[in-house]
Amino acid sequence: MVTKRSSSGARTTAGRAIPDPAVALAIFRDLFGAYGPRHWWPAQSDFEVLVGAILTQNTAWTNVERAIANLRDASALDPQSIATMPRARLEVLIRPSGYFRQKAKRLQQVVRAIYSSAPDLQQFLRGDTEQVRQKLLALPGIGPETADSILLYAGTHPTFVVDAYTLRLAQRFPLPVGAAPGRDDYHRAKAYFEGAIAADLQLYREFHALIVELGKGTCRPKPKCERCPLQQRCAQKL
DNA sequence: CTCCTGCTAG
DNA sequence: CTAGCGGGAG
Repeated sequence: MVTKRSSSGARTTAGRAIPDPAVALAIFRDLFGAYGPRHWWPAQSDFEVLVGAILTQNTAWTNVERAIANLRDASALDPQSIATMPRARLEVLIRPSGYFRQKAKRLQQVVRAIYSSAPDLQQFLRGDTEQVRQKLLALPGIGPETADSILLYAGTHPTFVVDAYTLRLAQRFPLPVGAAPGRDDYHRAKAYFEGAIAADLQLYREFHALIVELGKGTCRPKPKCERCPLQQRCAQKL
């Protein structure tokens, strides 16, 4: 049996090459040990996950919370209200989440499309993961990350979510997902993690949440390596 | 000033 | 490929 050695594979002190997939698992263990279970996604319903997934695009979560609180306070955090309320009113309610004109329009389009083709969100999300993913990607304003977030947290599809934090982590480590930022980085990173870690709903949910925790406070654009739980393993080590 | 759990139109 | 979207926090 031949052991393949990757150029980016880490090594033990004995000099044996660690297969790249093992790195992903080690990252998970270290993050889980440091941060514990995150219990993501913070939402009270699958519909709230859907709304949050759209509102949080390139937006800090604290701002999304304000927008969702506004919707809840207005008793408008439901498909019927979102779909039928005047566009201008929705814009006012979700304004704190930014991009409010785009997001108000897309939110209504998405909710109308989903609930006109299915009786509820769970029905819409039922079926083969890849096929449901394509249905989501066909909706306006829903790209790869948003689609995967909805599949994983609103649905029960064990699909790996890649976000800006994941790509930053992958580049700093480095993981074999493509050196420079590029167009299909998303799919390469997704394929790497899904190949490294057997599909498991709770594990995938936790992993993404842990990466977000790392990315928000520690693995930032200007990294704070001194407080990073992965610093022994990472190539960055500033 | 930069950054935030992106996506789309041009 | 880039520009545009946008308010809130540090």
